[in-house]
Amino acid sequence: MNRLPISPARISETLHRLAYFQSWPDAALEHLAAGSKIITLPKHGAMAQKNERLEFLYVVVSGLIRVFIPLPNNMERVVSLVGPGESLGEACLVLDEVCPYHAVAGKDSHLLAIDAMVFRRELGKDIALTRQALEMVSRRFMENLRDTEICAQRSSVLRVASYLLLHRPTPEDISFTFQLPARKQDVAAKLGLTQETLSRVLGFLDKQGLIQVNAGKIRIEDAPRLAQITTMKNCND
Amino acid sequence: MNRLPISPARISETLHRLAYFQSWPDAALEHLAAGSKIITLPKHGAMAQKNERLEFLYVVVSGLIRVFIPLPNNMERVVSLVGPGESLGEACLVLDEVCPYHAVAGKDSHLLAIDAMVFRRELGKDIALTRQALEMVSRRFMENLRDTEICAQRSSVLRVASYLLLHRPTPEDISFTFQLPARKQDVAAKLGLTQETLSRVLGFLDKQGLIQVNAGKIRIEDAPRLAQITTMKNCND
DNA sequence: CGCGACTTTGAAGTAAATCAATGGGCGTGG
DNA sequence: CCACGCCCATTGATTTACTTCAAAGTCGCG
Repeated sequence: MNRLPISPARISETLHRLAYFQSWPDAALEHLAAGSKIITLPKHGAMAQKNERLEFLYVVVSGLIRVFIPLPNNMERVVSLVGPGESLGEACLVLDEVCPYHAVAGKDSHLLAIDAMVFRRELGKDIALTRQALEMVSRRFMENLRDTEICAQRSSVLRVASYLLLHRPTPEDISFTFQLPARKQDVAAKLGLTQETLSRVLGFLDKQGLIQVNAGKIRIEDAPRLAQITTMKNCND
Repeated sequence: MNRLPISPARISETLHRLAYFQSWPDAALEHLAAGSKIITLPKHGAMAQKNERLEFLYVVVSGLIRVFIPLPNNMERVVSLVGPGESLGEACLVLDEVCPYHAVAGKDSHLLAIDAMVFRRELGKDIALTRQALEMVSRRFMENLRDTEICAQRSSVLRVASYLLLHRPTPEDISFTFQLPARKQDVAAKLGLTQETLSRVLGFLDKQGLIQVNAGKIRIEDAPRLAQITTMKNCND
């Protein structure tokens, strides 16, 4: 974990820029800045270890953090892929429990690390901040539930289709494009699949004319029809 | 949904008795009581529907609520089994999103239902309550993550072993007993398995002398050795 | 241009789902 | 008190979808 000697002014500036802190009073931001630092993480650099106590609340400034649970046969189950502006660790810090997952950089990343003590102190002082934390954790909880729903699908086609449809901007869009947030490998791990299976399913859906795959860019051609598949079994050949 | 005409005094009494409300100020409890009712739910009675807006925060007084996500081929993925003293719906109400799961009574149950509006209003007035809600949602989030970890295990034996070990009172106990919180069917659904598979795995672990199964009561004989299995592959025969 | 990281494709093996039938426990009612 | 029916759990035989292992193919980048 590389702690660069970044100027305090830079930290304060970053704090003010991030959407995460928009609703925080200036006084709180000053306190935060005092107990914060900017961390530079190279690709594959570790941010947090499972079962270790978290020292900081993290906000991703740039890059991508892969949050995952290690499995036997050294595979991993990706829990979330955290991008710029998103945060990490609230629930852990609030309960003062050990970290339930590993977190490593998926690409070169910059993180704002806010001292746990300072975070907790500011939280106790302002109901709006507690409220915001409550909303963040709630949101993460709901996302988790959606992921659970996806992974509970029995067939790989169903899982991928559900995942793709999760990114539909509005229920009215019949087609749309979106960018995979990480390597296919990691997306697969998020869906509880192997990369091979994901590749095959994507290929299958492509052949059906339901989607078009260009590297990490996927165009869903016919969302309603894709949603149909969600309710079918046996979608092979 | 059966709303019995229970006396307001009974409601107030219940509110004061539940651990959930111990840290709430009396004034807040009075407001809550005014906006609350006690709901009696027969076995299999529906408490909440997926994708419908939640009108209440629920606290289970007695009985058991099965929270689950419906799957194609009318199976279900149990998300949690909510018993007396536990609550349901905070995250949903905080974000004002539609309910992400179905909830039905696993046995005849009594619930305290607190009006969503009243709950939200009281939350805004008192930082301690917001803080408590934050802790509850955080706790649920962490539990979810543990469930995710269990379901991510590739083999059924690993999943069941992980689940059993989750109930170890302390890491020092080499053996302990615990009661399944629901029908094996529902426990299986919580582990992402069929009842048949759970039955087979339990039988297998029993034959290995690692556990003893008597209906819903399970005695783990040798937790460390069971934990060993967690790190192995291929545990059949 | 060539190397490394990532992805795709193929062939084979396996664990869990599925289907089907039996067995046990418990409450209800005769 | 026994008998019936219901619900839940178990057990067995079969199927199938996913993983696994292996190898070739892309892509981007120095």
